[in-house]
Amino acid sequence: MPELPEVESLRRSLKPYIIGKSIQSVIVHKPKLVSSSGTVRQPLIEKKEEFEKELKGRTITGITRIAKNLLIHLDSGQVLLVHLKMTGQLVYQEKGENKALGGHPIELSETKLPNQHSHIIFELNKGTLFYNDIRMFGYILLYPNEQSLHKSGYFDAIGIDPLDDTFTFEYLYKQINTRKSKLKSILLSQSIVTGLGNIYADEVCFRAGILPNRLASSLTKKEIRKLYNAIQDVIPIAISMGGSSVANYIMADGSRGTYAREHKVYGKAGKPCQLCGHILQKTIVNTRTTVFCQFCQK
DNA sequence: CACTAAACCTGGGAGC
DNA sequence: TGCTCCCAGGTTTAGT
Repeated sequence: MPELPEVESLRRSLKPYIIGKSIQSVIVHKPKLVSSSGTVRQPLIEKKEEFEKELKGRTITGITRIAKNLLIHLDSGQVLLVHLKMTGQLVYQEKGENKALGGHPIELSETKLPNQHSHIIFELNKGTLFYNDIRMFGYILLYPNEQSLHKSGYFDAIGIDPLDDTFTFEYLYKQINTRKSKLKSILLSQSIVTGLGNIYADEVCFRAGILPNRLASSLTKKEIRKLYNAIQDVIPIAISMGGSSVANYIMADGSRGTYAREHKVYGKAGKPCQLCGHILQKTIVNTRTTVFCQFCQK
């Protein structure tokens, strides 16, 4: 689910709640979410019991982000790698609190944590951190140290983060200019630009005035410049608004981001374009639903 | 190498 | 009310 602005907003919102806290105990209800399921991912801790035991007594010293992954650093040097995939949530709650998860009008009894989707629970010296995940695509992997994480190959195919200084126009120009796949494919590919997903790929294309299904190599330098500027504009603004809460995404305190109200095309097929009034079109690019304005985007 | 489809899962909404 | 079908913010893997 969450893209760069959502993961970054979650990171920032978690920070004051969990840094400096010690982990009293960990309960893993779904062992699958902390174990290996692929060839690239090779968490060093496979068993649920080991995962729980290894974390007990550790203190959380920091939380960082690489692409759409969160890294929770521990005083032992160990690193927890969290990927939320489509529906993962990290929510902090203190005793007596009652989070309105996702802001949906749901029964009071259902807002209590843990709920049936709280698959991993970290009991801290003050408060509790819940990992909730409806679809269970996400995971939390424990590595003995940062070096082993980077050596594992997990981040080998990772591109440049839009927030990084090294994300320059020249970089984007070269990446797009030399490829012949569709523009949206390139924006979605984490090995080129990290952090964009289906929402922001469409939003960025609209703001740049470029059709998402254009062949990348057909873009002019001027168009790539527009695209670069759109990425540089949209991402920080989305973060400042806490990201886009479309369905399940919430921050550490259970609150929703408000950037969805700024969306120009995502989720708006069939509605009039805010710029020209023509009806926004829907198509499939890269197996993903894609919304665009056939008049404002060339 | 480039692209597509399927797979991992559950749940909400639309339509009948 | 209930059933079926479609769709969903991500990413990997298998197949063409």
